[in-house]
Amino acid sequence: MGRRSDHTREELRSLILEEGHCQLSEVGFARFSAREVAKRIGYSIGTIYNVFGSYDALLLALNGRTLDVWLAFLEERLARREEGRLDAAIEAYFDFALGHRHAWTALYDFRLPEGTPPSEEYRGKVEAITAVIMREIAAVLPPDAQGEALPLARSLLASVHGHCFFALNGTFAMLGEDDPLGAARARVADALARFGAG
Amino acid sequence: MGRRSDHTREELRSLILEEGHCQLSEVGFARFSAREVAKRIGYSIGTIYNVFGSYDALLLALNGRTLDVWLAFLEERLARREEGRLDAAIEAYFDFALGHRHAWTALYDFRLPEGTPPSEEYRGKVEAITAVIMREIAAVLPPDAQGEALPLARSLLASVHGHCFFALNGTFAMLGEDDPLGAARARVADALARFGAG
DNA sequence: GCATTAAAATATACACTGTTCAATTTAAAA
DNA sequence: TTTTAAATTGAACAGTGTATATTTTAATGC
Repeated sequence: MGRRSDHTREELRSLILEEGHCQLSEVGFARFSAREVAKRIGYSIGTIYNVFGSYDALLLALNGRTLDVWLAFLEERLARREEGRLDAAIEAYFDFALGHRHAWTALYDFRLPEGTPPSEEYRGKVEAITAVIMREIAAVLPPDAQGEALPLARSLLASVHGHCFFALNGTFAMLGEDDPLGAARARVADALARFGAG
Repeated sequence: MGRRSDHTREELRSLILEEGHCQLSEVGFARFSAREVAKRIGYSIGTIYNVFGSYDALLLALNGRTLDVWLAFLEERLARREEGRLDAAIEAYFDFALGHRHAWTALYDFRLPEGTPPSEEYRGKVEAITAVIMREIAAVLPPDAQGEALPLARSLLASVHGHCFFALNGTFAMLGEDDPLGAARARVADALARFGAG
């Protein structure tokens, strides 16, 4: 056919992202199929290429959507919370990853071809999540250590990520660790102690 | 043909693992192909299935090989080293990952189907690497904190892993962190400080 | 030395994948 | 109403992992 009036370009984009996200969340990155997404929304594979240009672009968009949901989840958990905000953020990190295993894992399973930097938009979403953590760290850091907030946020994000990743991929289970969240919290506390915070 | 006398079963296993490792190191997990490995060693795809049984089993074996090389690399770096052994181990972690990007990344990109635990052999290899870190941590921990050596080893491995992963996948570059190794070292120092070690 | 046996290797088929692109359909513009 | 151009399709292509029937061949038994 051609130029169907069923959906505008934007609607089509949303349709694909919506169904793609369901698909990704259900079967995971390894079994994800763009063809299957096309089939399920009643369009042909070609249409996905018209809208996104490539499989990589589609996956970048899907991962972007996951980051959006993640950020909203994080902010929601922190809203109206007075004490223990950083702890709540760490817990939210784990809860999101556990509650959206496949989508979260896809953030790291999928990589653009080497040398291809992600879009400015994607970068912005990663920075937005980092900014939340940085804000919470700055809030517990003494005035003279405020300059450390950003580097510390990056580093603690990496630490928490490592714990969360090992919790999800089975490494911690293999090694007998049964409280990954507690371990992550302890490491964050250790880092904050260095600056006299906590 | 059939029952060629070119190679014994064991030789064939080694051949496949050797070529498979080259292939994996060159093109990475996403572009790895068992068929291509077969082609390169002059056998058909069926032979790989005869020897390994499945794609998953082949990849588990390849990842096992990577763990072997990694452990050897780690021990080599620590041999004849008197001071700063833990720091050397962290640096070795990074150096191995950077020097064997694709093979190291494949350790985490590849996952068995959900519910399938890795073989006892594979588990043993992961435990062996953990044991090295635990040994080095125990060496700097005061006598009254020796019981913390194993949980701490698991947790610090996760922290260092997170930093190394973010260094390799571009997250740190995105966030402006240009010294991932330094950050990882700082986090390990923070944790040790809690127990009065360092 | 020859026939038998069973293991090993292959080739083929299957159902998928992402990607490309010529052909077609259709809404909007002239 | 004709023209135009954008949207959509579906077939073709080169791959993939997997299964299996078939062939080859080394070892075994006589």
